Amino acid sequence: MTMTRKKMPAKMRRSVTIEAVLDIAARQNPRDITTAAIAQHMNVTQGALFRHFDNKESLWQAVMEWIEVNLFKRVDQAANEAPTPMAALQAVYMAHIDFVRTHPGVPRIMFGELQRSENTKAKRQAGGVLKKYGARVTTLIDAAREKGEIDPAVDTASARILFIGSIQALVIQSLLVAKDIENITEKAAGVYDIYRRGIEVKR
Amino acid sequence: MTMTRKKMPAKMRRSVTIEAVLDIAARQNPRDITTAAIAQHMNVTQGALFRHFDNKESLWQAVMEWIEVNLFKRVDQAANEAPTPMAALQAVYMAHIDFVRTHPGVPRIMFGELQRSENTKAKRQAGGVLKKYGARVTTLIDAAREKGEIDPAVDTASARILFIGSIQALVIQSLLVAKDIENITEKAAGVYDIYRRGIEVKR
DNA sequence: TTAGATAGTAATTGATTACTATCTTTGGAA
DNA sequence: TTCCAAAGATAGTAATCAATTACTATCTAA
Repeated sequence: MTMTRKKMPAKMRRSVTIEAVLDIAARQNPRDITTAAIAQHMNVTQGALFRHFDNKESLWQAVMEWIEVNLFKRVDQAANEAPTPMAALQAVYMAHIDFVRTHPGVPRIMFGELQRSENTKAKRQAGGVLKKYGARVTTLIDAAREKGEIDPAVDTASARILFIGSIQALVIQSLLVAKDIENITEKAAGVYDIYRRGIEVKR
Repeated sequence: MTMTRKKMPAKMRRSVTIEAVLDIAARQNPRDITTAAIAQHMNVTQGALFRHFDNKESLWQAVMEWIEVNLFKRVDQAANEAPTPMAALQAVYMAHIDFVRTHPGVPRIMFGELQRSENTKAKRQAGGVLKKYGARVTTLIDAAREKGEIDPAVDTASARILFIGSIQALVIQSLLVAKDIENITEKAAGVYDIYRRGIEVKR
């Protein structure tokens, strides 16, 4: 039984709040998550949240930071452990899919932020994460190309865009069929297979 | 010069309203569009909207209907004019991209609806459009497979998922770099090229 | 010509939301 | 054990939004 103490040190409360947001975002449109809903989810009154965050926007910034740190932790580890660039690319893909499976709210939050019209810091952070991610992918693609693993005819930018799209494809599928998020890993293999065939040098 | 009459027949006003929503959605998060903003955009007071729609939800339903009708009009025509299933697949892809380019609000509306937690009719409509679209793609893939244009090793479901994802990939890219929506057609060709390489039979 | 129908206006309402001011409790250091 | 700063509770406020209402302008058909 997890002991949910009534009072918590500020640092712990902040991370619990971020987890609450991620948790709720798995089932609800991130933009519709109210401070009241977050507070209720963690057994605290709504006003208490503002002891730890200046405002809602700064809470979203904290969430985006969490995403950036934890996504790249997983993804970079996967890339580093792979023997070849091509293997790294696939490892990154599967690590990302697994990250999304365990944190279904993350892609919804990312996409929701990118949709926003207001140029908030959280939105810029989301864009920054995606660009940084794209740079990682580009590096791997270029390395694989030099090793002769990728067909020279393949455009790097297109390959990068489709890589991200192939992840997003599975996310959309899981939005359509709710419980597909659990089976996302199996589907991912099939989808990545097509992607790999699309970029690799013909044998 | 478009004559914006003060009084309009109800039918015209309804379609003008839908256009206004599509227009605003190109620049703003669909869920954040207020009835006041819609009304202002079409030079009418906020209350006037409710002369033509029971409520905001029914306006969204009308928008979804517009999307369904107009998307499939373009897509089906493209498919029918193509000589082979494989050519049809590419034609559908390019038609879809062109539809998105001329109506940038559409993908935002679609995925905004799919993100919603409330099981509204508009959300079900969005899911219906995507499923119907997927069925079209599946039919073409199966036909291409029978003609020996697609590698038998390729999983149909995966190919369908990635097809939709490859479109979504370009949409995300345009969210990231705002004015990329204009160049989406050029990028589309490169992305589709990889997709085609991924599914077609090796020569 | 005029009466009914249709479309639009202006003002208001109740609900919801992020945020805040003030009071209360708790837990750990001295 | 005592004390006090940090964490939370309580009870608000101002702003925003969809929706409604009473009223007016305009079109159309008999």
